[in-house]
Amino acid sequence: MPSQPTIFWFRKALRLHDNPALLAAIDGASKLYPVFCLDPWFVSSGRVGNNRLHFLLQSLQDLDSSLRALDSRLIVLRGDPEVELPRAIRAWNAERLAYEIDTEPYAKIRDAKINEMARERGVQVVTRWGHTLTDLDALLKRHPGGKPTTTYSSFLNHLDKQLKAVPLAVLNKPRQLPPVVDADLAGLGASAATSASSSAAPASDAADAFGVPSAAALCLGPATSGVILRGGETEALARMEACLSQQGGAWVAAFEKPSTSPTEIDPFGQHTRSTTCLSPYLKFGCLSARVLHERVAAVYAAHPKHAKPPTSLHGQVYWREFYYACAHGTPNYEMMAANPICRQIPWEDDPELLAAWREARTGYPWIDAAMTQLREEGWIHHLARHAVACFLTRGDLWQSWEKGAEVFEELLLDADPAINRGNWMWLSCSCFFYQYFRCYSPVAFPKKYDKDGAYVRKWLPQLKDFPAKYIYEPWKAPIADQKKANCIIGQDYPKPIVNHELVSKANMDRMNKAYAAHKAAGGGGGGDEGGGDKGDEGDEGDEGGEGAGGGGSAGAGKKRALTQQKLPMSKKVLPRVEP
DNA sequence: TTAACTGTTGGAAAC
DNA sequence: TGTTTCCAACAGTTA
Repeated sequence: MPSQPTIFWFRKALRLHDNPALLAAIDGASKLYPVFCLDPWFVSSGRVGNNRLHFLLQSLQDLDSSLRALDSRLIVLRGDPEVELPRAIRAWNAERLAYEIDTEPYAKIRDAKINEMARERGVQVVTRWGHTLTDLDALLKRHPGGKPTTTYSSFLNHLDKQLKAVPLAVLNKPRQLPPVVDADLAGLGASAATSASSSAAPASDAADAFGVPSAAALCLGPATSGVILRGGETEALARMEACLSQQGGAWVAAFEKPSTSPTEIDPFGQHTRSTTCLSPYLKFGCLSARVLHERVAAVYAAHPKHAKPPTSLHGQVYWREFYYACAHGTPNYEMMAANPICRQIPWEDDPELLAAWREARTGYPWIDAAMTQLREEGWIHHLARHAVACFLTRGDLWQSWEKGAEVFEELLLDADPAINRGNWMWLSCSCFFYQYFRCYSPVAFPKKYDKDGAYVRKWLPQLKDFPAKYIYEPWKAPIADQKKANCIIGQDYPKPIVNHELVSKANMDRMNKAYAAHKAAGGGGGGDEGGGDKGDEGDEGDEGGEGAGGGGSAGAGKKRALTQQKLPMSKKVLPRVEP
């Protein structure tokens, strides 16, 4: 193979281990330029919250260090890839561009444009799969009609066949890379650096113009104090090892997702960990999902009585693959309208209710505590995600799952559209799961895990002295108890914005009607009638401000609660619409 | 074609 | 403290 100047474009896969695209780039490269584009679409759009941007910068720092240990370095280009990559190609006379395939909707459009740009310049584009266990195109070809399935068990059959045909093969990290020298950077000139998205960036010397910027240089606010997950491949591998070695592997072997606790006080701790907390590392590709799968398989081999999918740790990796395949093969997956797998449900659009949910002032301590942890730490347990998602959508507030998904995508460290949107559809009974009569209670559910409310007391300190009896429904506490706890409901903590017992029943009626309408319309595709005529074009692997409830919202909340309560209650009085 | 089966993680009551 | 049963009844897959 001829030796060619090659650009390797890091996007996800912020790692050296098990990186097929990187190894393909190195193979046959006379020079190798490892670049990362700080794309303003992500960085200065408000789409990505502070905590995740900090996590990204930490991951880039770690990657840069690892590359420097191999005589290379990371070259950070600040700007739109469609501008920066052609500039770099010209400056370096690059003949090849290599990157890992990314199936997110934005990435697909971006990469199609980049591929076209490269074609026009005669630059060879080299791509590899690596973010998922499998080549998703090949996996989808094994599905009947090439269409994604929406059931996990059926998906596992297809995945099993694909893995038998193409067994997982984890790759070693490169031993050496062609060096990057200062002259290479000089060739890029100052133009790229001055196109930095942040005009307020402090002056930096020439050597640093392509370095990983500090948070200050990007005008990022500080990470919220509670954030203790540090980004990067090094940390990812250390955390994975810590999980694997816990109890000599017995912990991994016995792991069953539904029995982990959403009210863990120290979820990131070494010995109290209820889940792996590896999801942010998988999201950015600091950790290879295939390596995680292989290492867990080795533990299973030594523990014959290990857990099985869907609840096992392997099961979690397969859920990730499931959502990725579904997202990759479904048009408009990330939205309701024109999404063929998504039930069309007439959600209401009430900014007040959405804001109360987002800002942790629903008056339900379990919900508000979880939303506070989400904002503070950028992570909440999978079951806490279920609870707040159900509450926002079909359970209580009847707001669109898309609105909730946007909030998660801003705040979660592990925000991943395929998984996040899939789980939102699941919880809102829009796809994958349809038993809408099973509804999370914001009172009963947390009691199963945390009878005394330690989790609520941590995240909502104004409730810390409340009696355990009322910790999940403080409005029921006698005023004497409220005074004793120094927390008057309606002043120091909001009254509930809705009556769960009433609205959840009313909402089941609404779901019943929406499902009946779906059936009457022919059952199959969503989006055939409603809304968007425009249309083409998409989170858990847990393993994916205002903080607590200010006052002043009680009045509006009460008014809202009354209007909600006027909805028809009993499905018995509502005739079912049969086809 | 129809019917049975299955579905990662509900709640409340009964034991 | 933990397991079983009912509640009222969904859709996608499979036999």
